[in-house]
Amino acid sequence: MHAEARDRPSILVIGGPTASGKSALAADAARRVGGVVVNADSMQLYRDLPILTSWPDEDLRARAPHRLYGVLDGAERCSAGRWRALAMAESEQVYADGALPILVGGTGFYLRALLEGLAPVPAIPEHVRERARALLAQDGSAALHARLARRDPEAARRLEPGDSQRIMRAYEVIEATGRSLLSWQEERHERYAGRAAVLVLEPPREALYDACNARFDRMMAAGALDEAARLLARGLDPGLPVMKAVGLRALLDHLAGKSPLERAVVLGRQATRRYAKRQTTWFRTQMPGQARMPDRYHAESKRESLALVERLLLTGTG
RNA sequence: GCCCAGGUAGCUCAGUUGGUAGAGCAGCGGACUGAAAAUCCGCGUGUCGGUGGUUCGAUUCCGCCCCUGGGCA
Repeated sequence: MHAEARDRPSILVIGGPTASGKSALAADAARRVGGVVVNADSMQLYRDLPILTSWPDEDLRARAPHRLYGVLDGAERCSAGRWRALAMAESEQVYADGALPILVGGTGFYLRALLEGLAPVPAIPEHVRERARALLAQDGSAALHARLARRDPEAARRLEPGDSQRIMRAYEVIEATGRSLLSWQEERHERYAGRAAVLVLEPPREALYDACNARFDRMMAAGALDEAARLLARGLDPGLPVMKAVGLRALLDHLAGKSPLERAVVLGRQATRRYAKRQTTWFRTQMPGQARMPDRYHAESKRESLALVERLLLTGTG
């Protein structure tokens, strides 16, 4: 039985932890089915750290067109909402051109925002965000939590006093809109309108960690330290998202003379492993019910993974 | 060979005036609604080097042995 074309997925989403081989799978799948790879990674959006944020290499880029890599300057701040808008626009254009948008990246939060939508909170004015940041810097997270508790007790109750980032968000929302973030979240989210095929890579832990270590070593060999030094020279606000790239802290500390290079490498590998663990948990618990590939994408699993992708595209399910 | 100081969690160490032990780091698990490569939360059984002895009871006191530093020869 043939599925009608209109029932087939209009996008393919590929998620999974760092070093799971997502980028290679996306490029190969794109070449096979006539797709365009669209970045869904919060760090690969910035142009400052192509090595340290592991952009697809030339070989991968030669296999299919790639979009949304390095489109923002490190001085900018992206957000799930902003990425969603960018990714939707790209996907629509790709689809209109008769190709399949393949969204790939490790930022599960972005992927979920695209698929499930976000609460329709209006954009928060910059001066409100500025003030929240200043309050946090000045008084600390617990104090901001206490302040939030006065304005929005219910939201505060759900947050740990140390959870600075979420506390700030809740505070900004109540300040700017006069309404609790919780109340906004009850509103209807704008879900992805079309049909999406979703595949999550779930490699076994040991193989994943080996790949993480190898990945960081590869970055070092490719000149990650120089790249970090160039970013440092820009003198950007250390609170900017790009300054939080995995492994960057270790390299900057080394450049500042705080630790020997070997130590920086150990810490960089460790940061990569911890990140991969967080992602694994996220994809398992926050994006349930999707097709799973219990392996990295590599030479031995290539055939099986691509077959899985084709099945997904035909039927919409794994 | 002799003297001294140590051997306690994966690592660095604390501690128990005798009642079978706890910090930091590492590691592990989890949360996640616009900074998400972010931000948080939780988790500590380990022959207290081995073996005899004293004791109701020894990781703690005593003897011997082993190991690691340092010193003297």
